[in-house]
Amino acid sequence: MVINQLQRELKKKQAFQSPEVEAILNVLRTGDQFQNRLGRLFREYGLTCSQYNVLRILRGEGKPMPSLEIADRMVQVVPAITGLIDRLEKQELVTRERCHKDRRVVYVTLTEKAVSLLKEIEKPGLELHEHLIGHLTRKELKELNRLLTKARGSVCAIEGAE
Amino acid sequence: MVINQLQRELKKKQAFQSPEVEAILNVLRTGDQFQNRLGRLFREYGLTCSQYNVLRILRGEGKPMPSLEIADRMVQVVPAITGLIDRLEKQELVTRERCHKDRRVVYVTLTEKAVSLLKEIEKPGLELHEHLIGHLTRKELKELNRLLTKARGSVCAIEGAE
DNA sequence: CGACGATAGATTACATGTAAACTATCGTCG
DNA sequence: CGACGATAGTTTACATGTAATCTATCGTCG
Repeated sequence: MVINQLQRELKKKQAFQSPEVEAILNVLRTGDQFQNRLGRLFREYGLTCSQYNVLRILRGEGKPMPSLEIADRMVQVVPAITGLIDRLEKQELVTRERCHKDRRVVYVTLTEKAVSLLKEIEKPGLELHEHLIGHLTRKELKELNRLLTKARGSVCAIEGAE
Repeated sequence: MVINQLQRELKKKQAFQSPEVEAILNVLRTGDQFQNRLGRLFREYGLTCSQYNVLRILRGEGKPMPSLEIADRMVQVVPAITGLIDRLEKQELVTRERCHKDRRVVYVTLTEKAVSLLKEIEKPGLELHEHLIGHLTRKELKELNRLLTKARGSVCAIEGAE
């Protein structure tokens, strides 16, 4: 059995317990490294990955959204969303407004400042994404997307949602 | 342009900015979901993902290791390792001992309790990994590993340069 | 109308990641 | 020996994730 790259990176002496374990560790490690690298870019603009994610979701929707609707579209679950939006509000990147019809709902809106910030990040962001994974061919990217989507199928089956 | 699965999951209305962005989001999302699911299993045994990771590294090495050597083999970086090991020590899963020769170094050792705990987790752990990704064929797993390793290449290239 | 379950968020408690600054040692070199 | 840079950990500060619990509203049904 040849020592592969992942084993080398983890300085692991034994083989992985199973090909499944290896693949999952590989996904986790790759995800973490991408996240770290992206996080470093966003930090230059005073944002964290999650904060950027919230702003991106709001821009994509193009209109105010309830907090939980935003949370729904992120990887993480509910409770963190309050604090996340608190900090974005403090940075004057979003505003909150309670819905008149249903006073339980809080609408979150992008500010002009956030729109410009997003525009500023767009180009370096695209470039970084390209730098990170652009050395894969179109065909490889497509296959990677297919395999990951298929892999995630099992989680969805458990969760029901997400 | 057909709406794909990832777009559906994120309830995204527009297409992704580029195939590269899509692939990276796909990696991040898949990694997070796996981590969440694994975290839930470990929590049943009183552990978090990172804590389990530390124990697994120690078991793999088979002998006491310096803190930073452990940190090196994990996804995350240095500072968190102290707190992580603090909590493992409090749970009596590891012990710390300062090296006599080089008093800067702290050796971390697995306890018997940790060894049994790991043994207890092994079977359900393997089953979960299999459940999560076992529906991919061997060939698909192999290709996924190849693509992820190739994708990660760019990150290493950046890191090394900086 | 008024109780009750469901829904939208907020709050709290704790473990984790990330960065930056600090402490204790070690090695080395003059 | 003694200063100095490098190394191993620790500490601190803050943003995140995760779970559990709480509060304010809503809708509905008797």
